[in-house]
Amino acid sequence: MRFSSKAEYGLKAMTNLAAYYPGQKSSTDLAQEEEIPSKYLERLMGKLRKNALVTSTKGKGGGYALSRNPQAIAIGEIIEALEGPIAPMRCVGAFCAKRKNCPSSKVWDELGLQIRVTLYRMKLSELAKK
Amino acid sequence: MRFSSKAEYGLKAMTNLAAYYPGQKSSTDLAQEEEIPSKYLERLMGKLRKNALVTSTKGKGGGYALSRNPQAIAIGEIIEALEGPIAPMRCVGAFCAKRKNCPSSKVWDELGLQIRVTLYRMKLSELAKK
DNA sequence: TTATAAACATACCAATTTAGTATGAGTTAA
DNA sequence: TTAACTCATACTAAATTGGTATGTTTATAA
Repeated sequence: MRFSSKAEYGLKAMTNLAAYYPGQKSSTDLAQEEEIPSKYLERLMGKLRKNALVTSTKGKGGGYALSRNPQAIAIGEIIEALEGPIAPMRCVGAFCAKRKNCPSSKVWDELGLQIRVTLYRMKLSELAKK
Repeated sequence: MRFSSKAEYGLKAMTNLAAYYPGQKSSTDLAQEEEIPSKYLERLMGKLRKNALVTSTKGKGGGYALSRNPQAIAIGEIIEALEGPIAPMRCVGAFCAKRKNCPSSKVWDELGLQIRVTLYRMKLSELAKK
C-alpha cells in the first residue's frame, strides 16, 4: 500500500509555492529547487491546475502560483488531484454485485474514510519548511 | 493508493476460516468457496502461516486453521503479513538523509499511524459473514 | 518581427510491480 | 502405494509507474 512519487513530488512543489505565496514560479525553477524531473513536474502541475489548486500564466516570465491561501488547501486535495480518488481497494465506491455479501468491504470503507479524514484535516500551511 | 488483491484474498480466506473456527480447511476448498485462484492462494496461506496467523497440517486431509480466536486477530496483522509493513511512502521508516528538511514526511508519518490504528483496532471477528 | 521562455498536449518507452501459472518435491492418511 | 494435501521456487503476462521525446501555443522583450 503506497502512494506514488506523484504525491511526493506534488507535495514538494506545493510546499515550495506556499513558501513563495502569492508569488509565481516556473516549473523549471520548481523542478530544480525540489530535484524533480522537469518535464514530469510540468505534467503534474497541469493536473493541479485542472483541479484549481494552482493558477498558471503562459509565455515568457510565466509560471505557477497557488490559487488560494495555503491554509485553505488540504493535503488530500493535492493527493487526489494527482493520484485520483482515495480508495484503498478497487471495489470501493464502485458497483459490485457481491457487495452485500463481501465482508472485506467494511475494512475498505472504514479505512478509506479514515485516510480522507486525515488528509483533509491537514493543510498545506502546516508543511511549511523551516 | 491501493492495497493489492493479496489483501483482499487474504481477508476473504481468513474470514472463511473464522466462520469455520476452530476447524481446518484445505486451500483448494478455500479457493473454490472464495473464488480465488487456488495456487495463488496457497502461496498467500504460506505467508499467513509464517506470520503465525494460521496453522497448517500437511498430507492428505490436511489444511489450514486459524491459530487464534478471530477476536484476537487484527485486520492489520493479516494485511501486513501479505503486503509487508504499512508505509504510505517509500521513505517512511527508512533512512533518508534529507528527512529533517522534508516537509512531506509529516504527512506520511501521520497517515501511516492513522492507517495502522484503524487496521489494528478492527478484528477478524467483526468481519463475520451474515 | 523575431528570438526566447514559458505553459500545454500527447505519444512513446523502460523498469517495476502485480497477479498469476507451472513444476515439482515433501508429507500424511487411507 | 496412491491420492490429497502443504510447501518451495521459477517463470511469465499484464498493468502501472516514472519517466523522456517531440512538438504546439502563448506571451514578453530585444
